[in-house]
Amino acid sequence: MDAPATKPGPHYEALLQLLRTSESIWNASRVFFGRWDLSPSQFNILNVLRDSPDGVTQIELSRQLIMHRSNVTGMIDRLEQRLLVTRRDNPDDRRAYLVVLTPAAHKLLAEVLPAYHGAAESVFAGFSRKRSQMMTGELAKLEQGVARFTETLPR
Amino acid sequence: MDAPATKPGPHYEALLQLLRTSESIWNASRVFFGRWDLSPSQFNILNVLRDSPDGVTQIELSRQLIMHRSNVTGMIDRLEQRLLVTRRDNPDDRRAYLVVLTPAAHKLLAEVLPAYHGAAESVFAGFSRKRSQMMTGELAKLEQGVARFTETLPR
DNA sequence: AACAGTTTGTTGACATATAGACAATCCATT
DNA sequence: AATGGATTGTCTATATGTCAACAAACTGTT
Repeated sequence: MDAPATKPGPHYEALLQLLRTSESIWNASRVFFGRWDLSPSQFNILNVLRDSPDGVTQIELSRQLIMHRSNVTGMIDRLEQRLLVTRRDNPDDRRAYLVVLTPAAHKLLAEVLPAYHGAAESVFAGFSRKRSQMMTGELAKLEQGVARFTETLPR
Repeated sequence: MDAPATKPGPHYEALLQLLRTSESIWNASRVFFGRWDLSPSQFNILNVLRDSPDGVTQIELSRQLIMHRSNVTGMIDRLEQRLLVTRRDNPDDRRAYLVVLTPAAHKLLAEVLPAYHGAAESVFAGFSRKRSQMMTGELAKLEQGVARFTETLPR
């Protein structure tokens, strides 16, 4: 018997395809960043810090990277051990640090970033700039849809 | 002087937006599946097993869900403890198990799946069916681009 | 100033993920 | 049948992620 339960439909298909695609990107990026002994998550942190020479608090990092506070602690611990970031005291708030990149990290990023941008170009071979812009817009709209849906979720 | 390094460009933007969107979907799904005390990864496993009444080997699961063998071991361990799956001996290969859903899992999925499909519809509110289909196509093409790129990666 | 409520970072417990090493088993060729 | 190479699942070590609880520090109100 095995009843058909429900018909998925094209929206559902798109959702699954999106998750599949992003996972394959993530996996590819793990291999890619491995050349510099970086994980994708580590790169993301460095990439955010790069735009903020004055430093960023850990809670702000957790917001921008959509991860829990407690995860940032460990990530920064390991990056600090590798001398890629420094925890600087925050004169305005003695609870919080200001995390900044070390010169070594700047040097590393100067090497990694162009390669990353180049990789993005290569992956999008066959897509026009306009098509990519369209896609960005659709995905942003979808993200809003997700946020709206999340609101409706109990608690 | 903080050189501009490289220009990101619309392809790079689209890549980042894709990762952001999929992460927000994943996080929303964690809350969503939490209603049934399931993690998204656990649901994915049950969902694959649902289509295979004869059972699936763990290596096959790892291939379909794009995760390492060793991760499947623990996932199945916990699902087995919760009486949602069973490791059945494989008469054709004494190395491998055939993992099958328990009746309890079938019952659970009968409840979860329609809700999940409904959630997908809700998230895609404002997207026409055709637009979703277009998106699926674009994402699939992008996934191929990623696969092509992965080939070029050293080791 | 004192209080209550919030925020920040850390910790501990745990789930999820990879990689490498290992034993058991399978498979192909001889 | 025997051998050698590949495959399957497990184990250990480690990274990444969540959540709840906690101390320290901040905030606003009185």
